[in-house]
Order: sequence, then C-alpha cells, then structure tokens
Amino acid sequence: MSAKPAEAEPAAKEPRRKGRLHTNTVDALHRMIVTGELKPGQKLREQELCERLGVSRTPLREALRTLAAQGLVQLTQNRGAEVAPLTLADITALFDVVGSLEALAARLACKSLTDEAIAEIGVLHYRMMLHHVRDELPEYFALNQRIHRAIIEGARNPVLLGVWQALAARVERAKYLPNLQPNRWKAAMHEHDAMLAALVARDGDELGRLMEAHFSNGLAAILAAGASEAPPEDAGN
Amino acid sequence: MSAKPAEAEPAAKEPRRKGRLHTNTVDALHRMIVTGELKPGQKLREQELCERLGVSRTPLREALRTLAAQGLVQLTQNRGAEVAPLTLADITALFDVVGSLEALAARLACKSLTDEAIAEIGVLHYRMMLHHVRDELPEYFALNQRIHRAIIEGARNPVLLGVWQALAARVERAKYLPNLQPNRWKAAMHEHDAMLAALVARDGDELGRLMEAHFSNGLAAILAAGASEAPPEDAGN
DNA sequence: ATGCTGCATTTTGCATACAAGTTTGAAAAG
DNA sequence: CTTTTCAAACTTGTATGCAAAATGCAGCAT
Repeated sequence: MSAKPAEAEPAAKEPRRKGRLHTNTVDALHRMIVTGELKPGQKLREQELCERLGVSRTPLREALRTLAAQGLVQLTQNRGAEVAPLTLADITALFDVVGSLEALAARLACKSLTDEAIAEIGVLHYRMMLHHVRDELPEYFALNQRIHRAIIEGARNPVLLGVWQALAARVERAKYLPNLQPNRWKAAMHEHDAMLAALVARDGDELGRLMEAHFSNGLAAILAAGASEAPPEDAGN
Repeated sequence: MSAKPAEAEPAAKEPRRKGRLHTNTVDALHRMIVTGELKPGQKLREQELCERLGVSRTPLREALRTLAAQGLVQLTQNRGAEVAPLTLADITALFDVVGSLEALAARLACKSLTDEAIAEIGVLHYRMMLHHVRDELPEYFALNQRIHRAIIEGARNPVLLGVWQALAARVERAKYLPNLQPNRWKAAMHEHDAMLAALVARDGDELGRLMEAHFSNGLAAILAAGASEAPPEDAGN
C-alpha cells in the first residue's frame, strides 16, 4: 500500500535534524516493522532498504544487527535478513514473558512510586478513557503504552526497563495484527480501572495479579481473532 | 595474561572454521567482557580492538551494536563505546529480573519437561557437585550455567530463552567479580539440591520460589563481597 | 519430460577511503 | 599565572569498492 520501492533522491526525505543516521535508521525500521508496513517473514534486501531510507549499506546493516538483537528481524548467515515471523505461538510466548515482567514491575512500582507519579498515571488513565469513549484507537494505544511504561519506570529497575522496551515493540506488533474488537477494548478498560485502584491502594500483589490477568486476557483475544483470521499458520495442526 | 595487544597477522589466530567474522567478533567481545578482561567503564576504541581481534572496523562496529542491544556495552553518539558499568545497583536490578524470569521458567518447565530431560538435568547436577567437591570453579560455573539453561529451555518459550540469554551474560559478569566464597558456594549447592528435588517432584510453584530465593541469596553474597571489596562505587552511601 | 550440472546474476560480508565531530594541547591574551 | 582560543590529531560516522557465498536459469544428459 505504501511501498514505493524506487525513490530516486537518496537524501531528500526529511530535514533530518542531526547527523544521527544510525539511530534514525533503527527507529524507522522499528516503526515500519511494528506497524506492519514490513510484513512478518518478508525478505529485507539491503540495497532496496537503503534507497527507501536514503542511507548507505553500512548504517543500515548496523541497524539490522541492532534490531536482530531485539528480536524484530532474523539474520541468517550469508542469506540476509527478514522480518521475524510472529506466529500465534510466538505471541503466546511473548505475552507470558511480558506479563510476568509487568507483574514484577507492578509489585516494585507499588513500593517505589511517589504519590505524584501515581497521580500522573491517574491523569493518563482518564485521558485514555476519553480516547476510548471517543473511539480514537491510535491515541488510545499511545496512552495505553505510556501507562504501562510509567509502571515499568516506576519499578526503578533499569534492567527491567531495557528488557521491557525491547519486548514492547513486539507486543505492539501483536496488537496491530487484529484491530482490537470493541468488546475486548471495553474489557481492557475495565481491567485498567481495577489496576489503577490497586495502584492507588499500593497493593502490589493485587496489581501484579491484575496485570498478569490483563495480559492473559489480551492474549486470549488476539488468539481468538487470529485463529479465525490468520491463515499463514503452517504449523502442524 | 591472555591479552596480546599487537598480533600482526590479521587472520592467523585460529582455524576459524567458517567465514563468520561478525559472529566470531561478537562472541570474542562477549567473552572478554564477561570474564573481565575488558573492565567495566573501559573505553573501547575501535582501532585497538580491530587489531586485537584481527578484523576490520565494519564487523567490529556491527558487533558493538549487537552487544549494546544486549546491554553489555554502552554507546554514545560520536563518542564511541565503553563496557557497560556494572554497579551494585545494576546487579541488584539484574538479579531481580533474572530471578523473576527463571522462576517463570521453573513453573513452565515443570509442566513441559520430559522425564528424560529431567534425568539429564540430574546428571548435570551431580557432575556439577563433583566439580564442587573437587574445587574446580570454572567447570562448576559451566555446569551451573548449563543447568539453568536447561530449565529455561525446558519452558519451551523462545522469547524467554532469548531474553534470558542476553541477560545471562551480565549475570556471569557479576559472578566473576568476587570469586565466590566457599560458604556461599556450599550454600548454592544445597539450594540446587532442593531445586532438583522440586523439579523431580514437578512442583512448579515450589521450584519457582526456590529459584527466586537462590537468586536472592546469590545477590546478597555478591553485595556482601562487593561492599567490602569494590571501591569504585561512587553512589551516595 | 525430468533431473542435474555449470555459469551468470544477485546479494551479502568485509575492508578501505573519506567526511564530520570530538578531544587535546599549545600559544596568546588578560 | 590563569584563561581563552584555535588548530591539529584522533576518533567515530558514512560511503563505496571488492570478494565470497548463494540463488536462479539455461543447457545438457539421461
């Protein structure tokens, strides 16, 4: 849809404020993969991406290595890169891990978050709710992401933050696949209500449980949608 | 002792079975960082490392990007790379996360491991015990690592495996810092005894708890040793 | 007609050359 | 004697060129 393989000008895309080509390239590919502009399993030929992004092969290859380490692309020796596939099994595995990490974050955050930070999360929560009732999905996604990030950051654990950031990209990918059904959306909002209450009460264990359930339910919705919709599953079943 | 900074021949180090320079470079740097040959905070000048490893800057830079994504090195724009510092705070954060992940793995593994795999872990366990009583630390470390890896793999969750592998490098780094005191070593063996018993009984929750305690105790030992030994902590305490 | 072999094209891996930014040290001004 | 400035050396960032591996295709043999 948005794939225009041949863009003649090599460097005339954006102002590009600083000389940070590598970082820009990582972010650009990141976005393209998360939003699905580059599809799972798609072969990533270096030359084509270079023309598309207006960079040479060196920074592009470095970016691919970075993304490979984050699990977004798969590298094969002498055979190039492809967008990492995202099977339902992968999504299940992913949600198990992220759910567990966010539950850990929830327990830690309940101890270390300041009252101010909790209030700020409350603000984000109700702004998110606003986007929900207005049916503004992208804005909802963004706020949702910021809330989850706030809880992770509230755990004050840099390792946890780093791991989570890498995995969050894949979670976003999974969310983009089916476009979120209304009833699941509403349920997710209710779950967030309960989580906010637990957070305000600083009940870490409860928040942890709710968080795990939240992910479990989200996973179930994706699996339900994916089972009926996604045919490119070739696993043995 | 193993650092020979100037090796004139660019490709005469080892047979190097395949033309996989990038992978080799990643592994080599990985090892040098984990074992402490490259010290935390040390500046990594590309040219020097190139001569040392016998590769040119291109694969070296790609390797640095990969390691940065794994958290072993820190990159700064236009200012190069340095070995990521590993403060006691970092180690605490790290063990919290890895402990939580391994507890998750433990619960999953108790469900999905075959009897055969459990028996194999038993073999590893007693081989490790042998190295313990023989006071063979490096071999002990290696077996210990293999046991933990077996449990992670037993969870049959590729995402968990990937995250764990990245973090395991840093855990190894932390273990190498103080050289493991005899009483802590003995205690760790006892903890592994209990964990093996829980595994054989397939008591996932119990194994998860033991695993978290195992990491918590290991962390405490490192902190105790580090507090008396490591002066380069400049944090406020 | 089908399968295999060998060559041509394509694509990746690595090295080197060049450009841009950062650090340094020395000289000059205060 | 201290401070500031400026330039030279060094380091990193990017582009390009060349070699090796893989893929695809045509021609040949069976």
